[in-house]
Amino acid sequence: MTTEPQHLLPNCRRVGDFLERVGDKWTILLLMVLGDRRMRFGELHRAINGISQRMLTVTLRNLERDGVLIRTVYPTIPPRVEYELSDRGRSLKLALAPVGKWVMENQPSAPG
Amino acid sequence: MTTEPQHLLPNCRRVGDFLERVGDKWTILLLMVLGDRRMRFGELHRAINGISQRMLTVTLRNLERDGVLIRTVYPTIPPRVEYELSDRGRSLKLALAPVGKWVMENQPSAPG
DNA sequence: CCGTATCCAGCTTGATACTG
DNA sequence: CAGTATCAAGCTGGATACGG
Repeated sequence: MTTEPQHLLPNCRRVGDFLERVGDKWTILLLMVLGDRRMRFGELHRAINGISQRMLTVTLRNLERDGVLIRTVYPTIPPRVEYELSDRGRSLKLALAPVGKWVMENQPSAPG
Repeated sequence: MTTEPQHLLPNCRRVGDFLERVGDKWTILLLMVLGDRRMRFGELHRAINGISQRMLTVTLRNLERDGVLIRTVYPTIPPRVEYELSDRGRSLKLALAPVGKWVMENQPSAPG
């Protein structure tokens, strides 16, 4: 056996890849803002200051693909689309809590 | 007032920024490989297949700056440099464990 | 042995304009 | 209202060469 269990590598990749997605510019903020109620696209757009429509769409689609949130389209005119956390999304927020706590306790706040 | 508590934003940024660093291509892998013993630069370089010297240096320096690992230089010839997790680094690994578990249970493995 | 310096390709993000 | 299309700028990571 080497010092490096080979089976750990793909697992680390999976975790790293996911953290990379969740660590992008908007995902954490979006998860926090979404909270525990359904929200519409425009509502999220206003709540997350500075995000472009494009990046909001991309971020939402990524989270939907990961099964973290549920997208519901109402075929009305004008259209209405609502987003909410899935059970999986809620368990993700729970899993992220210790990391958030660690960051608050161990990382300095940004300068300025 | 908006629906968005203003004080949450900087905190989300701190967490998001940190996750972005820790979610880069090599950090998680490095944390796993480093484990609980001191390792030399070349040893890490061999253990993490495919990383360049440059990226190993950059990743190590970032973790050092975050207080996650300790770098010890022995001014011998040839030089010897050892890296080890700090207490803070060990607490980080503990905090990351639930996220790792979540990923294993909720994210499909990469295709191929 | 343990790095640093330089250069470059590709990816990520944002601005802007447009649409059912 | 809730997006999509297009384009440009900046950043990230990797290859390569060199240094104490």
